[in-house]
Amino acid sequence: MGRTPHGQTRHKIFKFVRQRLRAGRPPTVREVQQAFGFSAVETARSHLDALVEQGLLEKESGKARGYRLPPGGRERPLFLIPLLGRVQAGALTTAVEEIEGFLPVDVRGAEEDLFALRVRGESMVGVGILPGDIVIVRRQPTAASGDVVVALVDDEATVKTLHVRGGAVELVPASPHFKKIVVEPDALTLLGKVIEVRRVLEPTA
Amino acid sequence: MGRTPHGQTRHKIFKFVRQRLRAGRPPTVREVQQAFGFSAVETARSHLDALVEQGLLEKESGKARGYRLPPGGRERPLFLIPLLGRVQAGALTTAVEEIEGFLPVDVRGAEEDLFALRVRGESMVGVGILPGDIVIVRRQPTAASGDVVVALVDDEATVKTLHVRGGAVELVPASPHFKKIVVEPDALTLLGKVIEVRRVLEPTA
DNA sequence: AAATATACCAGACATTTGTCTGTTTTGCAA
DNA sequence: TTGCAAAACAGACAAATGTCTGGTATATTT
Repeated sequence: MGRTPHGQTRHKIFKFVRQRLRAGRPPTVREVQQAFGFSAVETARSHLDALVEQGLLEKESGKARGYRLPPGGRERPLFLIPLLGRVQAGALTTAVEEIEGFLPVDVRGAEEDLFALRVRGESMVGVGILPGDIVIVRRQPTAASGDVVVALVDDEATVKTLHVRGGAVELVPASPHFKKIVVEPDALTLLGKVIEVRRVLEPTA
Repeated sequence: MGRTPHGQTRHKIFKFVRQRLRAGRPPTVREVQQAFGFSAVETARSHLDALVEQGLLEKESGKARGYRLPPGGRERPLFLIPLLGRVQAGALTTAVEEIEGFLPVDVRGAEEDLFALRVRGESMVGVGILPGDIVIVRRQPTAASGDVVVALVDDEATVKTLHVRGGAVELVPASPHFKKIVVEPDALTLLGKVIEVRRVLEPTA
């Protein structure tokens, strides 16, 4: 077969392998061979080897599908957590609620402890949490004073700042149009702590 | 060795394999064997087979590292976009700027067109964009009136709302303590449009 | 308690996969 | 034009990997 100018095929191979790696489907050397129509496995292998020499790929020698992208923030574990449409009273289980979709979130703690909700009111605009924002919540039964939390009030999930005052617990809004809610600690149903807020200004295509 | 109750090990194996698959590192049967301390490869293989029967995994028979997650929304393409620490005047290229890290973002348009910046001032608190927030920006040389944009002003990146008035362009703050900036359209260096805002209330562990 | 189903073990073997050696051909620089 | 480097070919072999058969032990159900 004809020869390509120096480096051209290699660059194409890099893009092919990168795409496969990002898709979570590491290729074998023979799959690279076939993808590019080479007669010899060794052609593919030597290109891959050169990419390793160039530092564009790393490899686990002798292991099947052993090439990978170098660590550099381009390959990292992620959680996909559910965006819940509606939270019912009672124990939170993702099997029960209505799942609108999933959000990619950096790994932290246990995936099953994370969920997301849409903010529905204006009670927290004072701290930059607007209606329509998405809050990412970690399930926990308690939280610290000052934490932004999601709690159940009248069977409705609400986002507020938690204040612990003496024997009582307050769910404090960040807007003058809303009143704080005082709850007995053992009557409080705390769904979790807000760990991230996201606002999408332009929907995904 | 002792036996676990029915389904318990299998569930753990599913979680292990899923985590590996999401990390783009499909395991071999022997890697599953080792991870769980089985003496026999067949133990791992039969659990994996059962997971396939249950529809929790799929597999390419006879292929190394052939197990994969079923298509179904739990596996989705994502972009990892750079969080830039500082933007210099001149053409934006990620090779030049200081990259602080990467953010996972749902696929939209071309990955190279997306970047993230930290908000540094309080000029946009009126619309819920606080200092320390991260804005995700799509590079574009123009934007519509009303869009939240990132522009270069005095060689400094700034987040403002774009207003187009007659022959002039205004960068409008959302706080009474800041003045709007009027720019000639051809003197405006628009870096892009803000498409998402994120606030991390609790850092990743 | 007995029967059944499931978890786990052991070993062997076929196939896939990586890798090496040796060679030819073509692009590029001197 | 010549020499060198890189692209590509060919073949063989070792090791990794998947898979199958046969078996024991424990959890669960009847």
